[in-house]
Amino acid sequence: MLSRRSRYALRALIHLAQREEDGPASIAEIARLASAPRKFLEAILLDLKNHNLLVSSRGRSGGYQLATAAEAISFADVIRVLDGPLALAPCASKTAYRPCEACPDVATCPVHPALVAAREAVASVLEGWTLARAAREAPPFQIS
Amino acid sequence: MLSRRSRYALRALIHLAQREEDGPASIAEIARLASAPRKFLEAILLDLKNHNLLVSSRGRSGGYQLATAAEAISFADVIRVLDGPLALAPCASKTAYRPCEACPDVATCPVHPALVAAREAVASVLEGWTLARAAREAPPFQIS
DNA sequence: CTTTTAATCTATCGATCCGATAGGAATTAT
DNA sequence: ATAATTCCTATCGGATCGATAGATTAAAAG
Repeated sequence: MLSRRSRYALRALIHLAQREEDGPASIAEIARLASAPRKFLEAILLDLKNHNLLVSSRGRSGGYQLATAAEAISFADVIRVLDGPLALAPCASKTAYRPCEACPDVATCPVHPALVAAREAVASVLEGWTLARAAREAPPFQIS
Repeated sequence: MLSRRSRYALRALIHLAQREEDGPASIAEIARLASAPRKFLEAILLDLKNHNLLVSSRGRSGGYQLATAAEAISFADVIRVLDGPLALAPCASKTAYRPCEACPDVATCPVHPALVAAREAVASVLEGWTLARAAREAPPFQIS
């Protein structure tokens, strides 16, 4: 399951993608649009900034913007920052491979091949799904 | 990420699949083969039994056996019992659909379509991956 | 240079889940 | 009866999660 952090983040970033080139948006504004708790989203956005998905400017008329084109940011990028690897186990992760704790031997583990296949399946979807696409396909204004 | 419960369970079930028709195997034996903590695995196997993936017999020479043919039990079945739905969000689950908490409207949620696609991708792998297949492809004896 | 608006940082909180263990009760073959 | 086994309940420490509070720093506007 995706954490609430990731879901808030995705909603927030999609809104930012929809208003690309309109200048920075404040946390308060983003929180309203993404229907996320202000203070909680604050921490999430900061995290995304520290992982170079967002850029910020401080002070009056400051706020957050996408760090790169919305075409270049995938759902996988976002989820990896907030929830870690997509894989079902460390031994099946491409971006954060580790042998599983308490696994006698990865090479002969009868579970491993299935986990690798599952990872590839989900990664092929989420790495190809960009913020731009989601922004394009979503109704431009969420009344909420 | 998969819980340790699920990983232990899969390993255990695969071992049971490899010795189908050899009569019940005791928890102690299964724990040894799956390199899982005895008492912990006990609870897991019980859970699998209560969800009709295993059958048990008590008393001397009792133990656990697969409830059905190993061909008929998929990784998805096991994971759903122990870790819940495969989907990344309740709103994307086929077996346990719920609208996400705090989601204003599923119908217009810009995240939802990606989650559905991801669920389908991972389900198509794990629902097709049976214990029998894993047992067949794995080395028959794990020396551990 | 003061005020206002914003991001940033740190700390904390309760709830829940996770991995694991302990101990006894029930059941069955010998 | 006894030994071997599943079954049941309770508990534990630790981690994670969602969320909030409050103080600090930066920048723009007046």
